[in-house]
Amino acid sequence: MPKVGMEPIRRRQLIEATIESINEMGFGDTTVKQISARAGVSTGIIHHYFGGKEDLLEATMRKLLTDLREENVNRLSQCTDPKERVEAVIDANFSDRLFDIAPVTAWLAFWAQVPHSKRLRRLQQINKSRLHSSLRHALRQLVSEEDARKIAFGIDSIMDGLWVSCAVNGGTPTPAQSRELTRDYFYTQLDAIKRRKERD
Amino acid sequence: MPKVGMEPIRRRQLIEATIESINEMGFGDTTVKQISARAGVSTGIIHHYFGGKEDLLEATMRKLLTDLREENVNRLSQCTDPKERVEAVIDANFSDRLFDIAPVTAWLAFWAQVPHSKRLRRLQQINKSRLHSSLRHALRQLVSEEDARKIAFGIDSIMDGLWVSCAVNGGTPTPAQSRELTRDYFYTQLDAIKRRKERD
Amino acid sequence: MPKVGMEPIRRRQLIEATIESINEMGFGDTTVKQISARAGVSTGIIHHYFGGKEDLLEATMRKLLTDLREENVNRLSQCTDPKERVEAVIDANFSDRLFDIAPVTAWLAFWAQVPHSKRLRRLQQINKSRLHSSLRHALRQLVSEEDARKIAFGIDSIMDGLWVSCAVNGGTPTPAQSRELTRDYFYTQLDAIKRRKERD
Amino acid sequence: MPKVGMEPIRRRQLIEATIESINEMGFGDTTVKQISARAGVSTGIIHHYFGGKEDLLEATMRKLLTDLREENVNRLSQCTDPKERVEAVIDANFSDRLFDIAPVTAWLAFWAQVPHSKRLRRLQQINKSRLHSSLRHALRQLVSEEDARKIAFGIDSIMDGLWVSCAVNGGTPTPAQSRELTRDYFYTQLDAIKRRKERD
DNA sequence: GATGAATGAGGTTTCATTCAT
DNA sequence: TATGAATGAAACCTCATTCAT
Repeated sequence: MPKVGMEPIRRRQLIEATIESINEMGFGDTTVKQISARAGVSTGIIHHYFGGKEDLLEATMRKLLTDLREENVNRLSQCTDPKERVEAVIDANFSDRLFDIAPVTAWLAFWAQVPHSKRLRRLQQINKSRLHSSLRHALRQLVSEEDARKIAFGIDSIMDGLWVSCAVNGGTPTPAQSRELTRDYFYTQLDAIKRRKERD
Repeated sequence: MPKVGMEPIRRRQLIEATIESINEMGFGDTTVKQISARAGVSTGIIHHYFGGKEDLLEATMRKLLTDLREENVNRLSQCTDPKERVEAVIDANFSDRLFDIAPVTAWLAFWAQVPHSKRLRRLQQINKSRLHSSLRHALRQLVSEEDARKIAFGIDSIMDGLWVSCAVNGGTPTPAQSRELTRDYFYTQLDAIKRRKERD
Repeated sequence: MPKVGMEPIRRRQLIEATIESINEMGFGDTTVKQISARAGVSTGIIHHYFGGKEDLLEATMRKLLTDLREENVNRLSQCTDPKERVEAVIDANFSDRLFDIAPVTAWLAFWAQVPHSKRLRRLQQINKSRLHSSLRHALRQLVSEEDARKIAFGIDSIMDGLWVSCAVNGGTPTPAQSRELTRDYFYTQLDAIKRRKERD
Repeated sequence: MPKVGMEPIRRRQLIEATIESINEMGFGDTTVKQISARAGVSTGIIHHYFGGKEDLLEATMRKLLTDLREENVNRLSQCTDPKERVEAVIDANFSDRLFDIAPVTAWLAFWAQVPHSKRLRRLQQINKSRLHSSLRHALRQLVSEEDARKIAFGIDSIMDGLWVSCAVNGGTPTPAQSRELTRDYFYTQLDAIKRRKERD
């Protein structure tokens, strides 16, 4: 039943179906048939709207990335205090919407493709550099450039590790636990630096 | 030319070829043909020695796991001091041999399969619980049960995150940087706990 | 914006686009999408005006045939002398308009389909019998029935061969060279028959 | 049932099946399935032995070309007289084995692809230049360079035209009629040139 | 023990055609 | 009249697996 203005709707449907499929079936068993059946459309439509499977996968990763970016931007726009801003980034990465088994499992699948796909690598790099930049910018108001870089990298690593854990252990740890562990890292580091400075 | 006693040789060859292929081609493009060509044998040999592709993949993940286990056991056997033992675990996970782009990329690929393969999930869980057990055991001699659990989880998460980074960023950070960041986390946490205790 | 009286315009557009596409893309890559894009209309329009792809292809071959027919009729209407009439047929088949790479390539494509399409075969046969009839009729005034048939067949064969050459060699030989070779065949044959008759 | 040394057998089988399929089904309906069914093998085998459909098609055209070449070489090796050599070429092109509806229909199909395939074009050009060279070489011993070129081109064109006719008209004319018409062209031209020379 | 020819299911993609708008 | 979204059959191709040698 052909209609007009279906493009954005269909694209969203298909991307959602792709995330679901990667989560439930795995990246390797995510076929065009799987995706289209899940979206309730024919296989041909994927090529109509995306050109091919690879383009759909790229669009899917882009969607995950955009969601993450939005979550960060929204939360950052509501605070100016540096500590609050670092917390905002942490909260964004472990928001209930994003830190859910389906998107996180999809993330892990894409990470595993990154070493073998130029396009996915580019997306991943853009994401990484944005995240680091947000963190370093806020941290720079609290500590030295060098320390800011180190803490940003630490926060980032711990968050990546928790995402892996979420996917691999089927939803463990919870968003709250994850936020807590990361925040703890952040404040412990801050404290340690402060004390070190006092000693000098 | 048929030979006797080829089994362990062939199995090792094929597992090595599988890791190479996953690293260079990606998990999805790692076919039986790829692997056998790389090992310089026919495709049929894989079924002869492993029963099928899935069994070879499982054996390959088991190999990665065994290597990691060996590295840990070797280093742990040389020290008794709790702090040294925690450092030993960290050093094992970032040893130059294991924290290399090829095995780490293969690891990431397996992680991405874990949610969809019972057999791989079992291996992963065994590995995780061993690692946690080693860390908690050592930490328990330094801090409370609760803190030990937290720090063990923190160290594990940060290590996972660094492995992801290594695979995704093509070898960044270096083993030394990774060890440093993890050790720093460990000692900062220890310090924070000590000071908290003093305050009480 | 719907218009009235568009039928003949659209039909001509689509037929032209089909010839262009066959010439540039080949028969196999001449898809409904190709054709409609070239004509600047939607794909649906083809079924609206032609019923289907096959009907469009038949109409296209019919167009090529009609052009050839017109060229012949026009030139034949301007002469009554038998030799001139044979030359008129030759000139028609190698007129600059028809003996051009685009229509000739399309012709060759249709020839290749003729053995497998009843409808195209019918068109081809009509064309052939008209051509033979024109030639034999004129030749009959110059030579015996048997010789007329032979020369007509010879002229026809040589013309077909030159059309193949034009398509296959990308426009070689030129119309002038082709006319020359065919005329030469005609007059040489005529001469030979005359001398043979004189000898008897 | 795997065997050794099957390659040449399978390749021949598949090429034969391709020619049959083009003849019976047409180029467009000659699918991998068609061909493999006709050869009594699975579809996969085509990719095993030829890499892909296109390579099989190229190999098929090459086969047609090789057969033609062989026929020419065999006949030419048995005569030295220039006239006999020209006749040998004509006889080769209209031998009962080659001037048969199946290979000729396949030839026509390939001709139609030549304008759109670099690889087929190359094969076609090699074939053409060999044929011309054979003819011109023999003719050069009978007439001037210029006349040799013209007659060679004429013989070639008339032969091409007769091949088209054979495919398009389902086997008409017969090999004998075709040889006769071409030989007649040859000797009539020779005669005409001789008389022209005498007149001067 | 080892090979690689052979299979056939299943993957992605293309395409003529239909139809609501 | 005209569009282009949507379908689904069928095309080419890949690949794990089997098995005669």
